[in-house]
Amino acid sequence: MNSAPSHLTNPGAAASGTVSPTAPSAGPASAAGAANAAPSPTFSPLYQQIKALITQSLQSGEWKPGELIPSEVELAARFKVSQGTVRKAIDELAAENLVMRKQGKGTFVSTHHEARAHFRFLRLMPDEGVPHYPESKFIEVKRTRAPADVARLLELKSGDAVVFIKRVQSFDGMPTIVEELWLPGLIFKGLTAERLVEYKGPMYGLFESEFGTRMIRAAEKIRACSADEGAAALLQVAQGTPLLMAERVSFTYGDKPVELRRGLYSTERHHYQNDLN
Amino acid sequence: MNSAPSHLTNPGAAASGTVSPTAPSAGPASAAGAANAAPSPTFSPLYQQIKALITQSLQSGEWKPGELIPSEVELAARFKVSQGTVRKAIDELAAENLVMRKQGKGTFVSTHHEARAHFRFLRLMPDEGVPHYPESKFIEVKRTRAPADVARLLELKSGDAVVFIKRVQSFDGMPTIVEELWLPGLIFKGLTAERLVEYKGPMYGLFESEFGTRMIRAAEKIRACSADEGAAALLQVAQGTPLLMAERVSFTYGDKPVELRRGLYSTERHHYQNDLN
DNA sequence: AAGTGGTCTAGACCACTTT
DNA sequence: AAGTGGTCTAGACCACTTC
Repeated sequence: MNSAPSHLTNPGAAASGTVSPTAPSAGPASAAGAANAAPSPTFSPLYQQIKALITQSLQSGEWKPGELIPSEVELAARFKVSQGTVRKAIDELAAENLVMRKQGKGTFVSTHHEARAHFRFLRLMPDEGVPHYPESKFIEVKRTRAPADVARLLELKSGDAVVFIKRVQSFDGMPTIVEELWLPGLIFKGLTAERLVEYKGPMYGLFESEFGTRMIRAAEKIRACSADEGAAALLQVAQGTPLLMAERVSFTYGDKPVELRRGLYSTERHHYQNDLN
Repeated sequence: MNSAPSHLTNPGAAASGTVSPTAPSAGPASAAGAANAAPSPTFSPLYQQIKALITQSLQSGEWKPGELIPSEVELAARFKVSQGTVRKAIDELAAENLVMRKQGKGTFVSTHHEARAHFRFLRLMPDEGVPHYPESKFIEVKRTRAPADVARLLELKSGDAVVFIKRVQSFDGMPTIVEELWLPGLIFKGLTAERLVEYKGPMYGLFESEFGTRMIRAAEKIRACSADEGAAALLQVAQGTPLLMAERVSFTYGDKPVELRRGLYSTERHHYQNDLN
C-alpha cells in the first residue's frame, strides 16, 4: 500500500563527505551524513520535503478528511528520518490548518465538517449575540459557460463549462447575504440543486465529501456598493442601501483556484470581522 | 544589568522524584530532572515561561524596536535551559511578529519603521498598480474627554483624557480615507499636531519611537455606509456614495487596547484585501 | 575564524487516550 | 500497558554574516 521511502535529498550532509571524526560508535550525525550524496537538482530542508510528501498524500486522498494519519513514529520510519523532522513538518501543516493534532489520539486530516472550520471562511458576525451558521435558500443552480472575468480568476478558458449557483443566506430568518458562485464544471460534475438543498451545513463540507475538493485558503476583496433592485428585493432592504461586496477566490491544494464567490452583505445587524496579527 | 535566572518551574520533572535509573553518567534528562521540585502554583511548559520572560523584556523596553536581542545561546545560559527550548520560545514570538529572525545576524525586535510592517495594518490596496503608503493631511488634533463608547473600547472611564485626531489620507493625490482616532491621554502626553505633521510615515512608527507604545495586534469590524455631507466633501465624492466603514481597536503588549480608529474608505479605486487561511 | 540562526538526530520523560 | 503527541535536552553540522 505504502510506496517506498523514495529519494529524499539532504543537501547539508552531502557537502561534507565524511562523518564526524569524533564519533567512535556511529554518532548522532551518522544517519544524516550517510544518507546519500546524490547530485539532486532541488535543495530544500528535509522537513520541507517530508511536508510536501505528506501534502501529496492528503491531496491524493490517501488519508481523507477527518481520518487519522500515521503516527509520527511510523512516518519517521517510512521516510527514514528522525521523529523530530517529521514533527517539524507536521507542525507547519497544523499551522496551515491542513491537519489537526490531538494529544494522546493522533493527527487528523482537517475537515469542514466541524464548527471550528465554519467560521474560518464566514467572517460575518452578529453585532450582538452568539455567532451561528445561516440557512441557505437556493435561487438558481445551472450549468453554463464561463464569462471572461470568471474564467480568468478560475484559471479556465473563456467559455469553459462552469456551475453557477445563486443563493440567499439568512440569520434567524433575516436575509443577510446574497451570493453568486462559479465552480469549474469539470470538477463539480454531479452537482445539482437537489444535492445542494438536501445537504445541511456549509457547502465546503459538501464539496469536500462529494467532490473530493477541499478548500484550504481564500483571498477576499471587499468594496462598498449600493443595493440594486434585485439585491434589495432578496435582502428585504430599500434600494440604494449600502452593502458590503465581497469577491472571494478559494484555492485547493497546490494553490489551484476552484471557486469564485461574489457576495453582497447587509450590515444592518452584522459586521465583517477581521483580526490583524 | 541582567537579572538572575530566577525561578522557572518544570512541572514535568517535578512529578518523578528521581532521575532515569538507566543513565549511569548523568543522562540527557538529568538537567531537567534535577532542576527543582518546588510546589509552584503555576504549571506551563518551560518554553512558554521563557517566552513570557522575553516578552516582558520587550515590553519593558530592555530591548527596543529594531535592536538585536541576545543570541539563543546567551539566553539559554541566562535562563539555564537548553538552546532548543529558547528556540521554541523565539519561534512563537517570530510567528506573532514580535521579533524577526535573520540568519547569520541574530534576532531583532520588530519595528513599524519598515515597509514590511506597514501593510500589516493597512489593508486598502489599489485595484491596479503597486501598493504604496498614502499621504496624510491632518484636519484636527485636540485633547478632550472620552465619550462613553470610546471609553468602553479603550478600557477607560467615561470622561478620561483622550487625544482626538482626524485626518484624510490620499493615494496619488486622491483622497481615499478619512479617519478619526482616539488615544489614551495618559500614554500620549506630548502628542501635538506639529509632531504629527513633521513625522513622515505611519503613525505607528511615531507611537513606537516617541511614546514607547508598540501596536502588536488589532481587531477590525467592517460595515457599509453612505457618505454624509462631511465625508463626501473630504473624500471628494458625491453625498450618499457607498463607503466602507472600519472600526479598529489596536492592542499593545498584554492585550491592552491603546487606540480606537474609525475610518471611512472610498472603494472607487481601492479594495480591502483579506486572506483567509 | 568566530558568531548567529537553521536543520537534523537520538533519547528521555511527560500528559493524555485507548485497550 | 501500550500508543499518541508534547516537552526538554545534548550535540553535530549547515548556511550565512561579520570581523
